[in-house]
Amino acid sequence: MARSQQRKLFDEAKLPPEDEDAGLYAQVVFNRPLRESFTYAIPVDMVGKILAGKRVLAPFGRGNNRTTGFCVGVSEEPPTTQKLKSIAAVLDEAPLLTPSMLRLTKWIADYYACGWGQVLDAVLPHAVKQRSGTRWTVFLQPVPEEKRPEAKLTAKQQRAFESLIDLKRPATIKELAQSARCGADCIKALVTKGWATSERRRVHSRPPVLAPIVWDRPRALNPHQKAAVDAIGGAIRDGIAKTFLLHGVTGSGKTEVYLQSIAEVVKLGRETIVLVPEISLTPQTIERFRQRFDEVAVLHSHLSDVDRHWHWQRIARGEVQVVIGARSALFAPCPNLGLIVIDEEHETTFKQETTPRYQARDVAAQRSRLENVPLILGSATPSLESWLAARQRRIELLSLPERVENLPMPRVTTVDMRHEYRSGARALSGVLRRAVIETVDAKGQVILFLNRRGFSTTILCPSCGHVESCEHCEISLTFHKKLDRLLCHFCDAEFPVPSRCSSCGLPSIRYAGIGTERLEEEVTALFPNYRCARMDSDTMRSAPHYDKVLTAFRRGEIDILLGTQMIAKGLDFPNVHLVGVVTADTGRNIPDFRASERTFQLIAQVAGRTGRGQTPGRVLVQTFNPDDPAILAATKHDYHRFVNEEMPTRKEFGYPPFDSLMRVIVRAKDEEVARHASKILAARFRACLSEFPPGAVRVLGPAPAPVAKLRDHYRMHFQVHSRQPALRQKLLEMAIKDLQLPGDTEFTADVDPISMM
DNA sequence: AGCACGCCGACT
DNA sequence: GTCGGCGTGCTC
Repeated sequence: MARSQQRKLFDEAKLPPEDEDAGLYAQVVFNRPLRESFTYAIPVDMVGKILAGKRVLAPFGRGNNRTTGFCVGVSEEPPTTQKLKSIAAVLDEAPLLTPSMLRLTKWIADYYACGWGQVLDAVLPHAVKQRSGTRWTVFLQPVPEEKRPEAKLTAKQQRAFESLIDLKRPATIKELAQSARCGADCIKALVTKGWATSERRRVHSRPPVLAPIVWDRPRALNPHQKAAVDAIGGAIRDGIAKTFLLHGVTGSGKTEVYLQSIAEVVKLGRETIVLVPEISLTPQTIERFRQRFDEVAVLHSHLSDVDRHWHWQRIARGEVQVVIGARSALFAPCPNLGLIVIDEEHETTFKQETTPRYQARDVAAQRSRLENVPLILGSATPSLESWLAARQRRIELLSLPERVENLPMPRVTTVDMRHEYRSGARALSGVLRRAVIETVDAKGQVILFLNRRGFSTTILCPSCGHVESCEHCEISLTFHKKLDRLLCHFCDAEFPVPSRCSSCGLPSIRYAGIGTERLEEEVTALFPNYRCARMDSDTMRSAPHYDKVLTAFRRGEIDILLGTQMIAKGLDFPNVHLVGVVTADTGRNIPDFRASERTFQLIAQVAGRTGRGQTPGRVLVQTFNPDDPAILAATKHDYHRFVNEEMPTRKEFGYPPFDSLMRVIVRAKDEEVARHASKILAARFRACLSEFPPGAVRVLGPAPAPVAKLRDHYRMHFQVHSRQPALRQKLLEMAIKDLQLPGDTEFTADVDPISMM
């Protein structure tokens, strides 16, 4: 530290601090997997400028490299530590995080066992950190009359000064020069002569332009909807952190309940965050909100950095009434939050699969508690977690048992493919083929759903049984015909199409398993006169193309829309009279305790895409397991039946929603090293178990992960079950304290995992 | 995580 | 001697 600065610090210390925030020490966290925060001295010239929620640059580590960190607090108490370094620079003019957001991110770091700095870094959009689309601009303000100096102004300068006064707000050099028809020097002279003060501010260079809107009025509610809006409205007005589970079959008008609840929030001058799964973030969904409220900000993944930053700033200033977006929109910087809505709350995309591995539903509940606002969880097929919470009265259940306008539920029939298969290995059964013809001939539209992209999903040798798999992962490769390549859907590696078996060398290779690419080929061959479009992540590389296909489908320019997940959720087309589920069995064989839940939800969601107009809809579900309880319950639209069958199994095996789960994954390039390290780690967890009541926490495993090799790393995993999440947390902390695993291994703890792969 | 330190083997 | 390979331990 320079001597002059030391002296300044000494002089300054005698003076009382000017305001409460003028602490001399800052707590800083970094984007590292560290549990601690670090205390730094604040240089005199930065006292008052360093505030909780701003980013700082600080020397960190043995090399004292300048590292970006987040100030999470300032204090006047000197720290007990001997080592103390000083902050090098402040990076933000204003805090990027409110005290409430700091508390929320701290909770996430503790609950999901990662660094606070990692959470803070993940929660702020890149565009905000980079301040995309903003520039430093100089603003001038006139000096008040009594303080103006002696120095005389020239005629031009006088004119410029008058226009500055007329503006009655800080003005830029450029606009003053324009209005006074003079050069920039003439304006700068106002400052040098002391007639105006200048100030540098960061401003957006170009605000995005929004398309005009057609307004819509609130719709009449049925008694169930009314009861829901009343209950939610009460909690909004009282400002209480209450969670509601809005359980309504597809087409029961959940969105109208959200909209009218949000209207209550808007009346109070507060903001609402609406979370929807990324694939439901369609122009259609967005329009419904924009048609009711003046200020809606939509946070898509396709937003440019400039637009994203601009929206973020507007939200932070409280200028936005409703924020709609996928998972990360939960961290929108709303200054006066009034309500959080999570639509399709059961969707697995609300769980982030990279650090911080948070579940948006649970983080939303935490934000709701911290800010005293209600939370609405909406779904036709609620997650078992939410359902149990409602049953135990931890959250309030609101049911919408009827479809609006009393539309009937679509008729769902299973097609037993065990019988169909004898007539040749085609994607579409005779029943489904006939149904497609009947529907299109009657001027109706068809959706065909298949949850696998590509042409063939298995490339195998009929003589030796070898299945072509990825070099880097233990995953079978998918043949993509248009690309003429084999693709790994886990690591995106590409391989040439083999002319002979890579194991035994025989040239007869079988392409088995049907993907959407092959389905499209079959459909166009079967129905050459029907107009067909495919929607999956291969054909929908760009957002405009996606909108184009959906618009064409809406206009009736497409008869058959086929695709993956993308077409399963949220779409609302009244003319869809038939939905075909090409196979309901994908995912049935994966080793995941939620497999049944996924199957049930998927069929129920896809079925909801039809029967939204006057004609009753029809759904055909092709399956090799027509007696599967989840499939049977879904065909009967019977959520309760599904729950009553699934809950006892979960309870018996100690799975969620009864036990809270943590999955620990150990990775290494060498298979033996991974196996060994996972054993050591699991043993450490078990060694700590004596500290807990017997049976309160259980450790299961280790075993190879279902995807045993991924991106050249062998993977082992084990599970920690507990009725009380706090105990599981404690165990993790104890087990990884002073942990030393072989250098070439890595491990991750996934709290409340959603994928067991 | 990221990075400096240090302790080994292979080289001018 | 010293360059650099990677394990290992710490970060206010």
